[in-house]
Amino acid sequence: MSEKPAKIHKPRPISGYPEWLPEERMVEQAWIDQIRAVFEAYGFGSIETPSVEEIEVLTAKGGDTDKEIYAIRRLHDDGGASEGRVALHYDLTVPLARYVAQHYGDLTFPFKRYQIQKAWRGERPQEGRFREFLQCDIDVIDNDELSIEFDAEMPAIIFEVFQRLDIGNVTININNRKILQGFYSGLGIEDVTGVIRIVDKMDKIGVQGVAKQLADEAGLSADMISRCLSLAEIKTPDASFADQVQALGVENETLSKGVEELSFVMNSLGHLPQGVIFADLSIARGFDYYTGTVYESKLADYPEFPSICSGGRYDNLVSSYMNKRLPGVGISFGLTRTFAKMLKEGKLDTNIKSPTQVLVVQLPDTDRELAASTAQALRARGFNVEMYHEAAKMKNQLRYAERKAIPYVWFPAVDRGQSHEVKDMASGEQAPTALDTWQPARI
RNA sequence: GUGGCUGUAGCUCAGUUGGUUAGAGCGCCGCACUGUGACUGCGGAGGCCGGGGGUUCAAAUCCCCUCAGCCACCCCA
Repeated sequence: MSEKPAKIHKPRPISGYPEWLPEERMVEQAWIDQIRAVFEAYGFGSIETPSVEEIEVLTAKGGDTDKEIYAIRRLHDDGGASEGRVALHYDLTVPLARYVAQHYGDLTFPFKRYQIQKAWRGERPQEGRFREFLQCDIDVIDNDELSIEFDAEMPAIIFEVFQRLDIGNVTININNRKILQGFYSGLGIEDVTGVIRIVDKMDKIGVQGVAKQLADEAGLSADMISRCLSLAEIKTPDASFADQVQALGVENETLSKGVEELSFVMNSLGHLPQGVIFADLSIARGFDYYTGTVYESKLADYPEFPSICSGGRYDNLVSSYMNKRLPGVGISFGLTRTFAKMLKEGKLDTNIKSPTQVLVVQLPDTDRELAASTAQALRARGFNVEMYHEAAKMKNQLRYAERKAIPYVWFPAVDRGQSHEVKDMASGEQAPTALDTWQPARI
């Protein structure tokens, strides 16, 4: 009777493009709600930019991110000028820069915005690395000068997010690119970014490995290496790093400026709990366009796991799109990366399989209107309610509720004068109740 | 993009020195049970053995290619 389809295309997971079960997605949405609430509590407003940008916009900053950008074209490319003109955005900072340049006249500065959207990168996926992932960004942009206050506010906001998400202990490490820039310049090192890249691997390949690469790849002298490592090993929970930098005896104007800025940030964060915030002069993560403060956050329980939240200050990002100086500072929480890790480690409660709080059953030999009107009355009281879709065996209706972890099952009153009954699925207890007064113990 | 490892039911995996019609557990559907779930019993559906080619009387098994996934590098949320 039923013919077999000619060909079955077996679905396979596409590496790097995660998707969640309903019970997992419910937790993810709760995360998004929490994050949004924190961002708005600090006065950040939401914007959403298109998934695509012009390729020229995405690559205006240069760098070698080009090869990880996904270009968009139609399957049947007609070769017209409009084809291949746009690509999926790689992060949310570049779209923000373009957005500010485009809407400059309509924005009030300092412009504070948050953006919770997907980003796409053509990397080889592995644990903690996806090709499509959700980022939660906050940035502040101002005209000409941007107050250092904002550099200090970012970690405080992010810490609040971490607390609300209940993802275990987290450390937020802070550095300032000016310290690295100034220190290395003061030592007479020319390839500053090259050295930064190597030193940044400290936690991965260790002191020995960094020393070796500095000698082999950057061609530094033993004395230079020793001083670079001394700087990189500085890590303090407060502003005391400054004295340690001083003791290394390198004089440089940029270095002094960096120390001053980082000191301000550290002193401003003194109210946060011990063991969360560190001035860590080895970290330099993130994009090349960072010019001052840089942030990196790690899950304390999983030191091997990559940074879950990083960002920094950039002095001239918008300059690629308009002839103005608009410095900014921002930070980006990698929601997908963090969420996937928590899921894998079994740290998330994914028992609830649907938003339904009450299942109204259909009793045999009764009008379905009875169940429908009962469900509607409960919805009017604000509960999430579904009516079972047929007058099936009670066993099946209850089993459905059990499998979806619906906490309550409602038995409508069949006749006038008879009472409604509600069953608590966890305890198995069933008791008479009334439509307009019922109060669940849980929910 | 470079290198290494792995592909058998929806999932986790067996499958002998190549040898009839490829198995198990879990999950799914049905029944025992036409007003009450989790346990139990019985029954059922579900496989181009990732794909293509080669060797052989014979391939899930051996060889080649390819695709996909995982891990490391690179880079980064």
